Amino acid sequence: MQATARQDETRSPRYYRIYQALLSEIQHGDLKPGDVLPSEMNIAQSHGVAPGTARKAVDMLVDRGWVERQHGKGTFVRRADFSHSLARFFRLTDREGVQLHPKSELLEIRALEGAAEICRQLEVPEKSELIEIERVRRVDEVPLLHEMIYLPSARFLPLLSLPTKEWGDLLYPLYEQLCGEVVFRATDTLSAGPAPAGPAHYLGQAPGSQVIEITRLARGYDERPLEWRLSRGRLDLFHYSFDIR
Amino acid sequence: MQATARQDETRSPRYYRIYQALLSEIQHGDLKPGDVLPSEMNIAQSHGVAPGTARKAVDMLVDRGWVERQHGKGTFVRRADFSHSLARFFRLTDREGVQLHPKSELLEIRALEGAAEICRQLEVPEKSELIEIERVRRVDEVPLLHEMIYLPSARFLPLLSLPTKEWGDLLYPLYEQLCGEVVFRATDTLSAGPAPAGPAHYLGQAPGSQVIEITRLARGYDERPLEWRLSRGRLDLFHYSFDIR
DNA sequence: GAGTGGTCTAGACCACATG
DNA sequence: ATGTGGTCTAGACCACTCA
Repeated sequence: MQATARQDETRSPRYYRIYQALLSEIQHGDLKPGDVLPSEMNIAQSHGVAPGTARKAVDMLVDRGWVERQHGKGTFVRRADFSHSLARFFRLTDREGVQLHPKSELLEIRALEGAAEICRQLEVPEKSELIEIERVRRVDEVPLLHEMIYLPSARFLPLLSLPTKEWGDLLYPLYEQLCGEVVFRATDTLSAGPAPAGPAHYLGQAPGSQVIEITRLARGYDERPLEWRLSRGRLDLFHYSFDIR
Repeated sequence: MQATARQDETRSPRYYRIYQALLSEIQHGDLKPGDVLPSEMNIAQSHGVAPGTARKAVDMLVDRGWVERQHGKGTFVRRADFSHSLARFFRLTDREGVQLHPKSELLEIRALEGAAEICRQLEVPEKSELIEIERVRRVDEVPLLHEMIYLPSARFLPLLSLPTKEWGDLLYPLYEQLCGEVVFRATDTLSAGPAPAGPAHYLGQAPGSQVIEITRLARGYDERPLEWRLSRGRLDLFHYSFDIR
C-alpha cells in the first residue's frame, strides 16, 4: 500500500517534516539537553507513518549532532562540550599527548555600554548594557590566553553578584546554572594582530607584538547570540590541525 | 522471512560489509573518480541482500564523501576539489564577498635528498630522493603565500621535464594528468613562526618576522602520503573561521 | 520505455537496558 | 517481561534522465 496523500502541503518528504518538527522542539526548549525523545515507534504512530520513516527523521538529527542514540535506553538531546575548545588551538599536551585544560583567573567583571560592533554581533540594540569579563588562562602558570568576554546584561545579571572566588575554569556551566542560558554552538574566527598593552602584559609579550586573535560568537539552541569574546594568545604556542575533504 | 545466516563471519552488519567492499574498490582504484557505481539493485543482487540494505551501504559512502548520487543517472565516485583550499585562510574576497583564487608563480623545481623529517611524513625511507618545488602565490600581485612542496621522486618524475611555462595555478590536476596520482584528502596544520630570508623576501616582510605557517600532508585514495608542503603567509591577511559543535 | 535513485510501507527478528 | 534502538526483508510508487 502507498500513502494516500503524498505531495500535499510542503512537497517535502515526510521524514524531513518530522525531522523539522523534532528539531523545532529542541530549539524551542520543549526538549532540553539530556531529555529523552519519544521512541521511534511513538514518533511513527503520532505522525502516522511507518517506523522506518520515523527512524530516518531521527537519523538526520543524529547525523547533525542534535541527539544521541543509546541502544536499549532511548534517544537523548545532546549537551555541548566545549571544555577543550580553546585549548585545542595550542601546542600544549602532557607526555602522553593529551590536551591540557587551562586554568582561568578572573581579572575583572563590570557592566558598561556596549561598543557598536559588539552590539551588532550580539544582535542587541546599539549602546545596550553589556557585561564585560576579563580573564587570563594559564597552563602550568604559563599564560596562554587573554580574554575579553561580552554578554547582554539583561540575560546574565546574576553573574554580577557572584563572588570572585566562586568563578571556576569554565564559564558555560555557570551561564547555565545561574542564568539558564545554554550555549549550543559557536563560531570561532582565527586571525592575528598587534596586542594592546593590557593583553600583552598578561601574555608576557611586548606591547604591539603580534598575537593570535580568536573571536567567538556563541549561540543558544534557538540560534540567538549569547556571548562574544576576543581571546588573544601567544603565537609561539599556536598550533591547529584539521582535515579537508 | 529473515536472513538464514545472521552473525556468521565478521559479526558486522551486512550493509557495513558491503560498504567496506565498495570502499576498498574505490581505494584500490578499481573504481576511479568519475566512475559510476553499480546500481543499488545490482549491488543488492550481487551481495544477496534486499535493496534497502544495499542502499544503506551506499548512504554511508555518500555521508563520508566518497561518492555522489545523481538522481536518474547513477552514483559516481567523487573527485576532490581543493581549488579554494589554501586561499580560505586569508581575508581576500572580491566586492561580493567571493573568495579569490591566487595565481601561482613557479620559482624553482629540483630533485634532492630528502630531509629526515619530510621523509618520515611522506612515509618513504630516509634520504630518499624528493622533488622540491618552490612557488609564490599572489592575488592581484599581492604576495599571499610562499610554498615549499615535497614529493617522492619515484612517483612524480614526469614533473621534472615539464617546461616552466606549462605550470598552471593548480598542482593537483597536474599530478593526476602527468603522474596518475590523485589527491583525495589532506590534513592542514596551522602554526606561526619566523620567516627565513627567502620566504620573507617574497612576502615583502623583514627576515625573521612572524608569519603564518600552514603545513599540509596530502594523501591519495589509498591513504598513502603523496605530498608534503610548507606554506608561509602574511599574518596581516590571515583569517579563518569555522563552527564548533 | 527502461533504468536510476528517492520515498515509503508493514512487517520481522536481534541486541541491549531496566525493572 | 517489556520497551528501546539496530538490522533486514520484499515489496510499492514517484521523480528524474536518456535513448
